[in-house]
Amino acid sequence: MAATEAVATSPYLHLFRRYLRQHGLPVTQQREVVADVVFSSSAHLSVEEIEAELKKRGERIGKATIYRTMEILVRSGLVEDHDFGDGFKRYEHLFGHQRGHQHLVCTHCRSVTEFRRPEIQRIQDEVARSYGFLPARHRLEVYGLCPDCRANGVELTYDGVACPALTF
Amino acid sequence: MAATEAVATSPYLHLFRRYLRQHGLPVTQQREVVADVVFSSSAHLSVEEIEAELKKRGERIGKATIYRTMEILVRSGLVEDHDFGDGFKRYEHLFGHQRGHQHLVCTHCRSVTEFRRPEIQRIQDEVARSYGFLPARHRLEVYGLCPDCRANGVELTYDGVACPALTF
DNA sequence: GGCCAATCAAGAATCATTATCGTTAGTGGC
DNA sequence: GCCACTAACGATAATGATTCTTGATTGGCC
Repeated sequence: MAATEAVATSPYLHLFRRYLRQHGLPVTQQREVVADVVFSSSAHLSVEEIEAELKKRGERIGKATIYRTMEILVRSGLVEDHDFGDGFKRYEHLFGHQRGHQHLVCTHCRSVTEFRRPEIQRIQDEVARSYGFLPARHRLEVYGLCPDCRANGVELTYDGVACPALTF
Repeated sequence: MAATEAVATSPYLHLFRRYLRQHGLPVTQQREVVADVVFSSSAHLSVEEIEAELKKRGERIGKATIYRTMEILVRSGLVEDHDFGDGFKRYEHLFGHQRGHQHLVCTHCRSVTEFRRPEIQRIQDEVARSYGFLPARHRLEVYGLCPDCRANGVELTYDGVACPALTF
């Protein structure tokens, strides 16, 4: 194994290492490599995509280890998981992203775009207060068609009941 | 089978029947009963809960049929599905609920409360326009502790990195 | 009332995710 | 820096939600 393998690529890895140490968890090579893959991408990665990237790097890491590492990363607060309705989770690290950003999801090509509207935080707090909730976090997703798909002539279809009488 | 079984309980069932007919889909007893269970509840039901309610009514309907019927109901626009992070979907009919309502989810007891903030719709439209998206729908969930759990002394815990230096 | 296509129930199959288990590798103490 | 201990690793089996397959059944239409 090439002595000091170039594993420490991401400048954020040390935060993860510190988290592991402070929680009495071993800092293993596998955890570092998986975290580095996630920290090095600005996409919303699925476990399958993480696995593919690891393979591309020549790493042979079991899928269970990827899942276990993602669990720790999410718990650490360095990474967030999302379910955009694909049937599996996607992960994104929170560096270089603003706290409290939200997502636009294209229902056709499944691309994800981020946006930020600071008033959402205020709305969360107001709503929570009026219901006696103690808010921890929120999640706003807007589904629709991205500019590319629109340009390609894709259209939104609605197949449901047309019921103008009911204003639900 | 008691001749004209009391299946037509829900006043909304006829909309579903019409949807089925207009789309050339047979109106089967199973579909009616499943739809009636969903229309008769104001909760956010899981497939398992629907199955239990059917059993309570003495109906013996296969789980696959429930899934297929829910798929049609969602496509019809009469029912919405949600993933509140339980690992399975929940369904709610849209009658008696305002269009565009959102959810408060208790992370401890998993209860769900609805709220409505009309400005979310406006935010969706503004954000979509500024990104060239064609918006179809959105989803806002606020996670936290409900009043009951708070009263019972449950507390929010954060186990992640404490990193005041980084303003992400 | 009867034909035909579509649905049904039951269970097998699938897909993402989690648990198991024997092996391997960090860690903390010396 | 070496050792023993504990926890993580990889491979694979298991799980749980959902979907597919099959032969039997039923709604829709004439």
